[in-house]
Amino acid sequence: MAVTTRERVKRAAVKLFADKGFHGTGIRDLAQEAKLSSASLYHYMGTKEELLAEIMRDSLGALLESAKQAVADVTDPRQRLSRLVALHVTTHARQPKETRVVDHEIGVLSPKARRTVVGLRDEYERLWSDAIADGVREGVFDTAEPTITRIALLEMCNGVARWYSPKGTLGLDALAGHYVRLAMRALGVSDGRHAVS
Amino acid sequence: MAVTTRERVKRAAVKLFADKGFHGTGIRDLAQEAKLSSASLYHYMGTKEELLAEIMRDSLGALLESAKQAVADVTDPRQRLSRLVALHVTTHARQPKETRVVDHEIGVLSPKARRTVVGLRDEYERLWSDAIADGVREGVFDTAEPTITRIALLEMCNGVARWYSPKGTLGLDALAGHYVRLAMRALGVSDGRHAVS
Amino acid sequence: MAVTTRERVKRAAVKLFADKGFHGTGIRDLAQEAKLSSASLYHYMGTKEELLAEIMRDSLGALLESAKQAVADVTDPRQRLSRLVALHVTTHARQPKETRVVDHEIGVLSPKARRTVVGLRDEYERLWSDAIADGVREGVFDTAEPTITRIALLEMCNGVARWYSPKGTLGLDALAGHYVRLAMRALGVSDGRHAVS
Amino acid sequence: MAVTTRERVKRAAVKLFADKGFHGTGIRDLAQEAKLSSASLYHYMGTKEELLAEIMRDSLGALLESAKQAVADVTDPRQRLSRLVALHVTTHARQPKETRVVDHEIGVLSPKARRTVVGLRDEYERLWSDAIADGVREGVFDTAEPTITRIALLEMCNGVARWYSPKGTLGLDALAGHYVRLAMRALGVSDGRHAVS
DNA sequence: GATGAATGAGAGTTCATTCAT
DNA sequence: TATGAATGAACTCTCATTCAT
Repeated sequence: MAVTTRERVKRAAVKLFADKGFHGTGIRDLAQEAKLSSASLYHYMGTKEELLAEIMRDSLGALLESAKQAVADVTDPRQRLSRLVALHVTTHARQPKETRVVDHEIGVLSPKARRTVVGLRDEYERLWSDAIADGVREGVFDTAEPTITRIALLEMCNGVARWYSPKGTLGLDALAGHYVRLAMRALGVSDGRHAVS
Repeated sequence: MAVTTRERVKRAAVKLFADKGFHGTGIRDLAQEAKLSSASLYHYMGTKEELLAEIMRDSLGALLESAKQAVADVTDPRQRLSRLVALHVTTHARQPKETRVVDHEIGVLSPKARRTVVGLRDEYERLWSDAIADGVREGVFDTAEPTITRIALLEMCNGVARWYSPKGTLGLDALAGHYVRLAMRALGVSDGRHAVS
Repeated sequence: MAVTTRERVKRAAVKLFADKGFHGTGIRDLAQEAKLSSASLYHYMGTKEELLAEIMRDSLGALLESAKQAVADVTDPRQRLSRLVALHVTTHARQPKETRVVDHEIGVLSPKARRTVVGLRDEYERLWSDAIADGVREGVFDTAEPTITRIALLEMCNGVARWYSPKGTLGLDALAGHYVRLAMRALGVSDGRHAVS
Repeated sequence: MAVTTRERVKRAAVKLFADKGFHGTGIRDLAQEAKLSSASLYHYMGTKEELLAEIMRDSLGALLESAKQAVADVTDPRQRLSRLVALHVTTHARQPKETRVVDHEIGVLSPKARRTVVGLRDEYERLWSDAIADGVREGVFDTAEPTITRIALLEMCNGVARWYSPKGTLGLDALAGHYVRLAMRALGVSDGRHAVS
């Protein structure tokens, strides 16, 4: 199935924004990577910043949808958080460039675009907050600072995008399993009491 | 005690590089922040990139020295790692801008400068690796993937620089304590068996 | 009666060239105004500059023809000049955009196209010159500098295209009458001695 | 006396804006004319549009001041208008480029800058309106449409900037005298009753 | 007849850096 | 020590125009 030029432009942008940063990436770099002239780029995008915003919305939006589905109808907070961790980690491992862009370049966006992206991020993080809060209320999680713990776990998982390589010995499942275990332990859950599925 | 102009330039750079990124910060921004003309800046720095490299070396170098001292003569791996976590967290909480620059802008450096900075970082992370490895060998830590665990914990702690505010209710000690507990749990150490000092 | 696409393009050009100037008008502006894609435009025009030249030739050519007819077989120089003034003023009032383009954008044309347009303009102005010269010779006009006077009167009349609105209280006939009177007076003709028809 | 670089930039702009129009003049043209690199231009100006606005304000402002002085303490409306015409004509003859820029490029300005320039122009034209209105009231001027007459006379005089050359046979005084006579006649004043001084 | 795609050239503007004073 | 002046290179983005479909 053919890839549209528009898609090629986006992928080029994701790659370069992730590797060199938004401000470190020039329009000509983008054009070269997408195999287009710099003038032609503008048939497929608005401004460079709009392109960035779109990439972020796409990436975060997709993660949010997957996360919602992953926790729908799951009642056990341990299972809910485990699934969120697993999804987060595998997403960051599979799409490290997209996620790095989302994590690093929010500050570049105009106030308006930023609001949208931050809105998506907040909605996503609320799934984590809810799972943790429910777990604490039900007594299956043990943490004195649920908010900080959530942030700490999120940052811990974000890191995957910066180092994981599919060429290494560790498969995606093993990777996700490891992070789930770390998270559960951090919340005071004994090993073996938090199967994902 | 007077602050040298040179120091003022560095602080300006740290602030702006942290807030807007290296590529997002112009020489004129720097000059304005340091209350100098852009030409005068060059009396106190080499190129913009050299300034960045220096900031990174300073920051990482100081952290490395502190870390070495913190673990010198400490034999218990739990105590060593706890101290490393506490130091890391408090450093990131106290100097969020410096640490953010170190964490985000390594890719900007020229190969030569990068080598130095990466060298420092590796030396620092080795303190963590050693503590974890020792703990595993001695049976006080439980983790199937020591390397990944180290990275995960480091990333978790790095995050502090992105959100901690001294104006909040949480003091530095409590903050550090919380992260130490998360780390110990992640390594399978039961609460209460890892006092820092 | 249907308007050809070609005519629509010209009208769009006249409007935009008059309002924003030739250089201030982009091909895309033109396309939007003519409700065509910018590529389609080129089915109905040569280059942008050729379009401008054509507009000018059309407008000036029509004025020249009307002027020739208006003074044909009229012997009294006062009547001839009066008719020229009236025609000039009503034309500028009715087609302010065309005339503004002609008056403002001559400098944009290539030498070749300019020569043609300037030729038309010269031929037109010669009708004025002749009428004034004849009037002076016959002693019905009084002016020490016929050439300057001609230019002054022409400029005076050109201005109509910049301010006249048909929505105001002044009708076209009254407008023309007023300018005829100004011109006649400037040439030393007493009021009432210069009926147009 | 040396001419400042800033002044050189302005003169270059006046020349090119007058000859090729604002949109027809590139920053690189400007730089070449001012014998500067295009980057250096920006030490002496804000944006290209701000440069235009400044030129217009300077030119119109100077004309307005001169005009105010010219009519101060003059009671006879004929004399006042004669002086205004003479000043206007000599100014347009001496500084044809400045005045052409003012007359042609107002539409290019941003709303804010336009407001200022139009304000100056209105204030200037009011001097004409007042003189004409006073003359009509006192019975020394005869015109059915004072407003239109004013506009017509202004446009007539503006034209001078488009054709007058100091190299021709006509001196400035004779030029001004001729236009004053045309204006007076247009207002129904018999020759010889309107000495300028 | 109509247009999406494409582009080299150029637009205005800012970049990091140097240097004479 | 301090800076105004200067610039080549680069920036993001738009230009008028062509062409395959």
